[in-house]
Amino acid sequence: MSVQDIIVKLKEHGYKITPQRQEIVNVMAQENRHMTVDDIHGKISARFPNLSVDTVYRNVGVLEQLNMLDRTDFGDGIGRYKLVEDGGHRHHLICLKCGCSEEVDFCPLDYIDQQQIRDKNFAIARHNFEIFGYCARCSKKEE
Amino acid sequence: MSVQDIIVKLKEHGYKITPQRQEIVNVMAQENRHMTVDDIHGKISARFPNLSVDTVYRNVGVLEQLNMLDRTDFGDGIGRYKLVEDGGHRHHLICLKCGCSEEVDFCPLDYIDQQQIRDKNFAIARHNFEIFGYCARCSKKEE
DNA sequence: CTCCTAAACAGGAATTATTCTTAATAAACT
DNA sequence: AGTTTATTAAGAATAATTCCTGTTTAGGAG
Repeated sequence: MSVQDIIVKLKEHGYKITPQRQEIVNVMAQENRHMTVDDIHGKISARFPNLSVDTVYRNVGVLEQLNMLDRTDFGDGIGRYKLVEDGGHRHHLICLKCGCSEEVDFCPLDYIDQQQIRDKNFAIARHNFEIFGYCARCSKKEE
Repeated sequence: MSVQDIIVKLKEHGYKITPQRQEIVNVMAQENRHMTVDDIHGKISARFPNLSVDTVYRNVGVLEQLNMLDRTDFGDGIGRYKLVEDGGHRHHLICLKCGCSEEVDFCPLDYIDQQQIRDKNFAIARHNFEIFGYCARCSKKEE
């Protein structure tokens, strides 16, 4: 999803485009990896010294609600955010060391037996699927 | 995994069996659902008024390390724990309302194209796969 | 262009899950 | 029974996230 598309979608939903919001989207599009709120805030506050963390939280919240951003937990309870890719829903290989992520062209819901879920009368709302490990660069360093 | 098996495995790894540890395992086996530390602590402190939350954290930590317990995040950054089922690794349908969970007989790693991951030189350490939604009972209540 | 209003903001306080510290306790082995 | 070492309780410390309040501003209307 391009920065432009995101801005358009925000406007469509009645959100104002502030410099802070714009910059948060810019940085996330540029970095294109799972970032903590602190990561995002750090990147931006170099240039905008008084961006509040609350603003970052508020904005990732908005982006998440509009399905333009995924929240992931590496297992430590800290939220990590990444803009969704073009074409919607994707899953990722996530490096536990550097936090980089690569798309993987696979969604388990396409393979699971949907019937067994319907049989249980379970109404699916959403799902998580993340594969954690070490990317090529970081595995090298470990050796 | 039965309570007995868990106790044996703890002993094998040199952990002592204290009443607190025993009781935490009992409650989790009995409830058999994703519980927060607060849930667990609440259940037990009725009978053991001075169980500290730290003890609960410490013990779920131990159980997690020995792969006898899964930590899951419903999306709010709060850890939820559940003993793993007999036969090892499983995935779950998790009710966002009541926290109950049902096993689903499917692991995405059995279906994903492993070659594409090897090609990226990515070393898999672990993975998450959870399906969130509303169980039969809770969907009824929503209507 | 100027005015108006709702949304967004900064700053800091409050909240809350989790971890840490320390001294006391107790499991398990000899 | 005595010793060792892990474990515990209690509360303080830490840190992510949310809340509060007063101020600013984006974007539409006149």
